[in-house]
Amino acid sequence: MKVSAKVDYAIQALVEIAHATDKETLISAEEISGKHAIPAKFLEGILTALRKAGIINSFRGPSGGYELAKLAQSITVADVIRIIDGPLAAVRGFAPEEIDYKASVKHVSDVWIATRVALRSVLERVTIAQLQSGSFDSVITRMLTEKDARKRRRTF
Amino acid sequence: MKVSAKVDYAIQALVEIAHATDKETLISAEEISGKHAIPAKFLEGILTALRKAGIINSFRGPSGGYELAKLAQSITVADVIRIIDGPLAAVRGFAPEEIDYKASVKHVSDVWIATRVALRSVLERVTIAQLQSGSFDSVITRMLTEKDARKRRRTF
DNA sequence: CCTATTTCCTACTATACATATAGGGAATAA
DNA sequence: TTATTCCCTATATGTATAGTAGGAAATAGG
Repeated sequence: MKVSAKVDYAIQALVEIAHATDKETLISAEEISGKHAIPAKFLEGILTALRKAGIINSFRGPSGGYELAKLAQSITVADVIRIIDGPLAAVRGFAPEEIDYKASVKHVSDVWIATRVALRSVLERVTIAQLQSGSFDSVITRMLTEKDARKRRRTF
Repeated sequence: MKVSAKVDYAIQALVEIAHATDKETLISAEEISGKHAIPAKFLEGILTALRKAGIINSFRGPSGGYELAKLAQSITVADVIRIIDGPLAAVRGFAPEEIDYKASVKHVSDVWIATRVALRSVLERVTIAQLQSGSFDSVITRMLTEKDARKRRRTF
């Protein structure tokens, strides 16, 4: 269950683009790349994917750059993951309900279904606008203030 | 955010071993492998990891095989994932709180923290015993009966 | 028109990880 | 003694991840 570098970079880039769009300016890939230590050419590829998906606009030439194509509050983290990495949750490359378990282990699918529900409940709820401001809704806030939310578990 | 074949196989194997242990018998790797279409030698490696972690016992020779080393209700899906694949949630290979985001995107870490909380809330709660019986607690049951729990979203 | 800037496009590489497979050694029950 | 079963090391193969390289196309400003 890991978040790829690509997705993490895409989210950071979008938050940065959102800031620029608020100021009614464009921001270049190079500026984002330099500011957040993201490999320049790697970032280019990510931004191309986001543009093709229609969530940012791009303009070439001097004073060119990127802007959001939609409102920051209408872009969720789940949208970005699906654009960049595909489905939120996959088991052996399949959707949870596509796997046919034998009778004796048939309930195993339920834990993967529940996992997907849990992921959606966070990732479809958090928007780029919330990541800009840091003001999340009550569901997320409650999660973040849970006792060990910011502590690692032992690795076994 | 994907569940590896290894983890899925490990969970199935454990549920099957739990059934055998209930009947006070051992079950061989070959029997599990055959019944659930898991590559035999691949499964062996998985079972070795589970044994080294102390959640199953093994016995060699004819009538040898595996049994649970702990109660099925004390083994969680999170335990198995951590044994087989490492940490539940990693961002670019790091724990969420290990990444230092620049000021303008500092809240990004919160969405990964919340994601980890969400994953824990399912994976540390579901046990092998529950996967055997299919009787989950109210939290999981509620998730499984949510409107679109078993439906895929469009892939964007 | 010229130039510098910036996105756009195609291709390539390097490494790690996931998913296995092969072959035989060690223990053990009958 | 033999068949069975786990145990251990090594190898293979494909895919995904993360990144690089080079240049073409658009465009703003002088």
